[in-house]
Formats: sequence, structure tokens, C-alpha cells
Amino acid sequence: MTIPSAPARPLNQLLDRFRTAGLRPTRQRLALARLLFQGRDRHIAAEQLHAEAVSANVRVSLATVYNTLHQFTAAGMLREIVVAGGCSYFDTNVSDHHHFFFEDSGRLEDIPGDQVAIAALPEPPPGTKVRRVDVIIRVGG
Amino acid sequence: MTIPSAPARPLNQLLDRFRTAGLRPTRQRLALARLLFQGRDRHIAAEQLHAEAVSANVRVSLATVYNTLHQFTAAGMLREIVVAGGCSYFDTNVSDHHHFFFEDSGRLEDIPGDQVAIAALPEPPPGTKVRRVDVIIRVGG
DNA sequence: GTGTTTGCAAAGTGTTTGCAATTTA
DNA sequence: TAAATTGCAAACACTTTGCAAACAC
Repeated sequence: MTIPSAPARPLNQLLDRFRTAGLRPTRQRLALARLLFQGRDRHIAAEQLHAEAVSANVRVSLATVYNTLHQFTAAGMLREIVVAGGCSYFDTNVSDHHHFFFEDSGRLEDIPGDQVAIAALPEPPPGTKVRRVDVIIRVGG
Repeated sequence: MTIPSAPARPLNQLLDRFRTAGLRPTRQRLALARLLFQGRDRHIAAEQLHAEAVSANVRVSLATVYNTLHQFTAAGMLREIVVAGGCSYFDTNVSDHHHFFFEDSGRLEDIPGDQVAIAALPEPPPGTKVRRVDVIIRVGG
């Protein structure tokens, strides 16, 4: 019986996504991708991710974390969410869904896709297309 | 026939709102309130409002503009909207409604209240209450 | 080798704060 | 006169940028 030393499939999936997006699989990008995509979905800010990387002994600068988050977002691997001034969150769940925002803590939480339904959507203004619909339910204690 | 030199009613309304909110009717607050609330509803950022005040020969500092916008928001006269990092908009329309956000220009536009209908809303997490639901329809060229 | 990516430190942006001077009630 | 408000400049937090060194192909 063989015990695989590391999950092979996820790594290959990552490499494929990198290739598709034209991103070289550098040490930093792979490490950040593991932190982001291994385990369950998460909402994370750049500084948090940088801190996690540092405590996981991944040498990476904050500037690279920002660059990488934007590259992943452009590649459709992340979705950027801005709820309050001064800080962006990046959501590893890029499927169609919405969010609770806890005003007290500044935390975000996914709302399972089918629990919010929009009954009527207006026509986009002439010459424009709808890129995304964000629903943020702000809750407090 | 008398031509009123200035609209009396709006001024009194403002003074009433100030009184209710415990805000002294200072020169700066009155001037900013006129810029904000005379004419039709608008979405404006602090720096824009400051620029308008300056070109209208109202002496007011940017810090006071920020303070005033927050005080008006706390008093329910404005609603703060954050759509993209790095800048807050203040909406003079505090009634229940949602927004188009033009990704190209960074502009916000009201969606008349009844054109967006939410069919299903999830329960807020235990111990919390829904404070507000924001729907932002991001559109692009 | 060649072009990409990284790290650092500096610059940038929008916003907030501390405090003395001014204004309001 | 006592308390609130203002303006300024400095401080702030987060993010972006410029460029030489390191890296991937």
C-alpha cells in the first residue's frame, strides 16, 4: 500500500490553470495558490495572506502577494470583493453567490447560491452589459 | 408679486435636521448641505465635494468635508457606498434602492426602487439583524 | 540567453487624527 | 464662558510602482 506524499491531482490542476492563464509556476505563485485553494473556500485580504505565507515559511513579499492576487483574479481563479473602504477581500469561491457582511467584525461569509433570488433585474443602460451582480447583506449584532 | 430671494422652506428643513441630529448649523455644514441637497440626488465623493465647495468660494477644509459627510451619514441624511477600493461615495438618496456601477468610469447610478426585486432573502446568522441589503449591478461597455 | 517575475523601498491614494485657534450657543 | 467645530499638517492603512537582481523556459 502506497501513501501518497502529496495530493497529485490538485497540483496538476493548479499547473493547468497557470498554463492556461499564461502564468509561470513560480515558487511564490504555487505556495500562495496552495494557501488559497487547499482546504475550503475563504475570503482573505492581501495582508492576511502575506502573514500566512510568512508563518508557513514561504518567502514572499507583500508586493508579490498583491500582484499574484490580481493575476489570479484576472485568470478567474479569485473574485475581488470590496465592502468597506481601505481593504479588498479575495474570494476563492468564484461561483455565482452572494455575501453576508458582519459590520462589527468586518468579516464576510458566503450565502449559499440558492438562498438569494433576484426576481427582477433592470435593463443595463444602453451600450453596457451586466458584468456581475453583487448582493451584500449587511448584518450587525 | 414677491420674488423670494432664497428658498425658505429647504433652509428650515435643513436647520431642523441639524437640530434633530444635534449638529450646530455652522457655515461649513450649511454650505455643504446646500451643495448636497439642493437640486437632484447625487453620488459624490469627499474630494469632489471639497472641490465643488472651493469653486463655490466656500472656505472649508477637506478634513471638515470628511467629518461632515460622516455626521450627515450618521444622521441618516446620506448613505455611504463603497464599490471599489480607495474611495467612498455618499448618496443623497437614502430611500430603499440599488445601484448600477459603471466599471469603466467608476460612476454610480441609482436604479429606481421597484426595478430590482429580491425574491428570497436568507435568515441572518443567529444573533444578528439585517442592517441593509446592497445590490450593485456592475456594468461595462 | 531572453523575457518574466520578484523583492525592496519609495511613492501614491484616500482617509483619519491631534491639537491650537475659532466659532457657536 | 463653556462646549463644539474647524483647519492644518502629520500620521495612517492599504496599495501600486520603478528598477535591479533572480528565475523560468
